[in-house]
Amino acid sequence: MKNKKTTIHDIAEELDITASTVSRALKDHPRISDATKELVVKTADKLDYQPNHIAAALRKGKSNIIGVIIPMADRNFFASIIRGVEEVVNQAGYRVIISQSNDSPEKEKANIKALLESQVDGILASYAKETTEFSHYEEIVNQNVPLILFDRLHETLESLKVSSVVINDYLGAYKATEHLIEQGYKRIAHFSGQQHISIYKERRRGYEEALKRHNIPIDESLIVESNLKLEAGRELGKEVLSWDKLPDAIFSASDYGAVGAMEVLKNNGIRIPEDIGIVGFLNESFTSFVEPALTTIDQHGEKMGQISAQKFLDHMDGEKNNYAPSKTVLNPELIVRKSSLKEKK
Amino acid sequence: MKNKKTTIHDIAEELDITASTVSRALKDHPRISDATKELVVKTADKLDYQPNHIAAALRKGKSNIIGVIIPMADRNFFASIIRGVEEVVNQAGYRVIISQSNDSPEKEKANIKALLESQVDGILASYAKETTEFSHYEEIVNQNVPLILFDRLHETLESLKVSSVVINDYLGAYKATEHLIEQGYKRIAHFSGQQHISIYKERRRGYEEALKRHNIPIDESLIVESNLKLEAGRELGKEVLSWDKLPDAIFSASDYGAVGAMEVLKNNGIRIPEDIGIVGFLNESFTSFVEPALTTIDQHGEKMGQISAQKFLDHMDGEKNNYAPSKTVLNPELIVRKSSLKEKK
DNA sequence: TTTGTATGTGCAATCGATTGCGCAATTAAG
DNA sequence: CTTAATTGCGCAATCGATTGCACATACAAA
Repeated sequence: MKNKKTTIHDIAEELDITASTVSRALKDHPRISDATKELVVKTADKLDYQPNHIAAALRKGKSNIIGVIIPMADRNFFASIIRGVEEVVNQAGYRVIISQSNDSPEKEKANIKALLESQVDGILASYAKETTEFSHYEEIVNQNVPLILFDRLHETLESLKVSSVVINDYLGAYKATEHLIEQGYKRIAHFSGQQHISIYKERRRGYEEALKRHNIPIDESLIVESNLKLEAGRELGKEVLSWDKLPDAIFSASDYGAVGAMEVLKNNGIRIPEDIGIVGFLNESFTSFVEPALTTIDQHGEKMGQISAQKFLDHMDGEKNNYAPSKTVLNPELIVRKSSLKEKK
Repeated sequence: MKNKKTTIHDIAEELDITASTVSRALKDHPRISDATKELVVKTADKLDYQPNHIAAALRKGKSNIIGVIIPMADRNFFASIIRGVEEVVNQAGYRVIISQSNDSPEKEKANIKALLESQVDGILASYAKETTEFSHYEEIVNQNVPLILFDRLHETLESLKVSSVVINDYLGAYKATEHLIEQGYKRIAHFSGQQHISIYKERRRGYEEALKRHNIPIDESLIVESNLKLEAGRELGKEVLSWDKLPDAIFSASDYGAVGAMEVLKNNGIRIPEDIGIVGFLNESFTSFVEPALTTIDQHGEKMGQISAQKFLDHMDGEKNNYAPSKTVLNPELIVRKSSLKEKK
């Protein structure tokens, strides 16, 4: 019922030439006459020829596929990254394979293995939170497969000398905190994340530095650590309420934590931003809808994806000559909304 | 500097046997002695052997890769679907290539072509809104590549006799509307989407049917059509305010439209749910955060992805014997939140 | 001992496209 | 009218793994 797929050999036979010539004609090789090219193209069309990328990939040792490893796809930020990556690499003829680690080191390891076996031409990755041992990443580098890291970075990974794209978490936190200070808040609490993850460490550093610069003493009791999920935010909200003296502002290292706390605080009669100002981090889509709209830090996910992809392409171009890994640090953007506007104009 | 990758031939040479035997040993072929198998595995390990899927794919005519086409990755619902698909097919040894159409028929066409050329073993797709001509989908079927449609369906596509997974939009809308009626709302407006897209047509039908069943006359002037984006919702909010007589409830076929309108209404002193009750559709993550939290319809994206993936696997299994395409209709779930709770307990 | 059935491997073709090298034929240069 | 350069195309190997078929040895049944 289904006739076999047509190959360059079928075209060759039809025209009484060889497959080599067909192959060259289709690729517009200069040593093939225009007449032949035209004939080949026409016949290919007639026979519904469809190139088999797998065969080409095998022969050329290049699959034109790249792998992207993210913790999870249904998180706005990572989804935006995928979008950005796709836009750029598709243009250059690459396809994208997505793998999710779910923040599990085992899945991450398995994913990398599978991608490598699939002969991907490169891997863009954001490592799983729980990963502490990075030999599977070394393996990528050892196999000479371009590796680009985005969003999350780790000392061990940095020593791999690969390109990376991250945002300046320190600066984002600094901007956020400074904004609160400028709005007249003084007793600013900080919802922080696990300190072994650099982004959270950096955000905390930015927070502390902003306080220092403005001569506000750092009060350790105002800094609390959690996984920063929505539920954790609610817990923290309750915790804050139990404090002897309430803070007059909160800078949360994640929007979820901020929104969770906001909910609890509001339910307990605390007015935002009058009583307590709140700033989040991530610019999740919902932050503009919550009441009051949440001031936050935008990470430019799509752009991060685009730049990561571009670095990969540069790597491929520079292969022959030389390619020096580079680290790009994006500047996050403070998005001011109602939740932190104490001063009324 | 980089030693060539090791192949089964290298292993064969090392052990003075042939590549055939190595290949079989690695696949645990029954005709290979345990002794040899052990030797092969050990040597493979020693030489850091890594199978080349591309070579296997070429020979076997099976890439173990499937393509997923979605309108856009940075939409919560589609991201969830990807997550669900991945979970299921990874288990079965497949990888997933994502392509986004951005709702453009041209990109969709190009994506399908590229996926086919990549020799994917199957394609799961949600077609682009603007697509009106479906020959590229027919092409998939003609090439005997399993095609599973999810979320969006179209008459022409249904005639292709492929499997599909959709939600019962009619029922979702019916539930939403009935819920409003039960809450005591009587003058219920409907924010509808483009009627040539079946999901919007179905939602409207559900809305109308619920009214009928409850003996509420359908008032065409209460039904407005838009693209249902956030901005459109704001516009509609304004439009509603200009009506002679305000509705006492709104059922929006999309959360964005609902939230946009809610914002405008609130800003104009309208109380929700006291003055106007609102129900959305999609259960976007932000709906639980907005003030008041939005009652909406959940579409079970992850489950939809899982089922689609399972259908694909079934298709592959049934290939030899027989495979009958099936259509699964998921029942959406009404998530009741504050925005529609007129009755106070 | 003879015939028969497992058991363990090797041979060689194959999947489809690519590419270095070689050889004619055509054209340009001297 | 040679010699040299250019143009156009075919030959055959190659990428790495898979697999139908053949073949030899071993062991069992008769």
